[in-house]
Amino acid sequence: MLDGVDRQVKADGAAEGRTYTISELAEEFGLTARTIRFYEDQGLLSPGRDGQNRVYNRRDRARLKLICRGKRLGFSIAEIKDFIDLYNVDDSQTGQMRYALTLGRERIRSLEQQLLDVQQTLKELREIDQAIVTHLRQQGVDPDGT
Amino acid sequence: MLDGVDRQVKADGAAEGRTYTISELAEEFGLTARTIRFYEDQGLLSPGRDGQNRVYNRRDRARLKLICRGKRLGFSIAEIKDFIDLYNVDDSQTGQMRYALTLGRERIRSLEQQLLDVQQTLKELREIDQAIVTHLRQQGVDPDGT
DNA sequence: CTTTACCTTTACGTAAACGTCAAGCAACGA
DNA sequence: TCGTTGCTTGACGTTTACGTAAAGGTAAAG
Repeated sequence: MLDGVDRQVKADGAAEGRTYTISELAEEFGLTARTIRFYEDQGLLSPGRDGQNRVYNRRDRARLKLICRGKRLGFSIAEIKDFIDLYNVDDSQTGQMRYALTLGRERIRSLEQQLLDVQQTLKELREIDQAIVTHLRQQGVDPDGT
Repeated sequence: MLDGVDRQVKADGAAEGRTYTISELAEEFGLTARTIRFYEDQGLLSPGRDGQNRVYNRRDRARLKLICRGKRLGFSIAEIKDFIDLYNVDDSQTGQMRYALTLGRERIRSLEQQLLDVQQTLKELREIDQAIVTHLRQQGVDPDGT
């Protein structure tokens, strides 16, 4: 799991690399602390604790990154939860793996549709953009100026 | 606007091709009539009327199709409204056209990001799928059987 | 010791996007 | 004429995804 030399080992000897506070992650990902706690409530995160304070490690941070991407893709929190679980299938449980397989394939199909939608929409928007630029030029207006 | 011979011209002589009832469109796009009326409330549609009943033509239907695609892409109704307006820039209003230009370009940037997200996620999901398939095969299980 | 800066939990508020009645008009078949 | 079917307009309910206080713990700085 660990890649190369692991610096910044904390005094507790956990050897998990550097850690993050909730506001550091909030800042980094453009969220509020409230939002991150909410994701935890919903079972998307389970950071460690230092006393009563939450402590996030690299894995937590990677999860949060996945969550943000899921959000950008328009998935609900429940869907993102399922999604994250796909990354966490441990060996030795073939039953759950087969479930993950069908779930993942549904997700793949839906994303393939979304890919088509995005490409189609981008194509249309670029055509519109070109048409407007051309039209404005014909009017003697500089499309990109003030 | 009209492509080729236009059959099914209605008795009112509008020559707009065939029309649709609200429930026909609801059926076709997998929505409820309530939802379609809601979109109208929000200014996304403005169908004609036959007495008190709504009558949708081909343009209305095309708009609804755009709305559905926007929804699949995770856009809010307000965003979809702006988006549809991009398709409706009539000539002769350069001011609004320049606004449409910047708006459209923002939309393009956001969709380009989304394209990357989708591609990245698809890649990861396919890798996971392959890993699970391989693993199940090693266990002597047929991944696609029952 | 107090202020400042974060962190915490608990809990109520809210905007978006509809769902779900309720009550009623209009046309059509029996 | 009655009943059914489909459409209509309200109006209130619901879920999701947080926002926004309220009230308090803790640790370093002044």
